[in-house]
Amino acid sequence: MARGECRRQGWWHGKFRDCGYRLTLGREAILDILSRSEGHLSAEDIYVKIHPRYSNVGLTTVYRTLDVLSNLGMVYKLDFGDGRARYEFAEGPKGVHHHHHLVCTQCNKVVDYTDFIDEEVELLQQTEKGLEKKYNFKINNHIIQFYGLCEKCSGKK
Amino acid sequence: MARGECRRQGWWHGKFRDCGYRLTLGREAILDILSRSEGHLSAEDIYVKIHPRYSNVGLTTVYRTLDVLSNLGMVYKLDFGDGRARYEFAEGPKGVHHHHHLVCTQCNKVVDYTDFIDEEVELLQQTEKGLEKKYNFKINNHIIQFYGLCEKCSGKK
DNA sequence: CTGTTAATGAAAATGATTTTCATTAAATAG
DNA sequence: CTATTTAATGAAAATCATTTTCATTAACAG
Repeated sequence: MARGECRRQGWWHGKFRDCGYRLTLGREAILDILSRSEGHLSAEDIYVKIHPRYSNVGLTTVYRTLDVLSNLGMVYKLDFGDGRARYEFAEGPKGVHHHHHLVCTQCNKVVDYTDFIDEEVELLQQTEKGLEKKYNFKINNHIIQFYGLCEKCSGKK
Repeated sequence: MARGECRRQGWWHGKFRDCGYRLTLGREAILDILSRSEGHLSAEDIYVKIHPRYSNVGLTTVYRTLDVLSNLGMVYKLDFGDGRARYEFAEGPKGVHHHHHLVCTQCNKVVDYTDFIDEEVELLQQTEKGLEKKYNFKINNHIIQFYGLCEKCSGKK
């Protein structure tokens, strides 16, 4: 089998192995769900989605795997203020659209927006550079989120 | 007593009353601590600070009061990813410096920075306006946070 | 195939926050 | 000022997401 041909195993196997992690059925399943779902899954969401097919994968493993993935930078751990963490696949090899979030504080609806992203990212990069220098930080990540009321909840007032 | 002379009661009494809340000793104490402390207190931090003088104010009341203040917009509820909420006095009548946060993911140190704030705020306002229109949201708030390793933790690698 | 050790599941533990409920005390009417 | 109404409170119990413990299983190197 020529290089780059191991399609059936998913592109992440390499990265995973390189970091000294074993490839298990549970991890495979979790990565698979995450890579195929559109964002914002909680640990339990993932557990529920996986369970029918992989009934032997427990919630504990989901939490542990998400922690690993988050540390590897393959997954973003998000907080929308509803008391449970949400997880979002970071980027596939194809380069997934970068986006930020707009959260309704009433019904917890979340909008992924890409509008203005270019300007935001540009400013962020500058700011990042400045902060790194001034405060001697090695910055790995950032969040921008807007909070408010969505159309529905705003009307209910 | 002439209008505007009730200094001893703190400037927030008006706002508080207007919203139909009663003025209690506990709330007074919590507001007082918050307004005089430099940011990032957890509910328990506040409870501990208050306890010596107001030993009859319980942790439950601290949580309840923070919730009220947060809804009134007098306090920001922050999440730095360490599993407990932090609270920060929003703005006194004098207009407190607006700032954002830089968080060390290792030791949880938080830097309040005001550098680049003007550019950030300007961009944010534009973005906000655009998002409100496009997604029909009424935006009340935003967060920007950078995550990384502080000088110390970066060295420990 | 076999041994080493990371990964796992189930159950228990943790810990921040919330709820319950009987009691207390602000605000307000008299 | 006193009585009345009802929001606010404390203590203890409940909740609930996440983590830990520990005995068992299974990746993978040799």
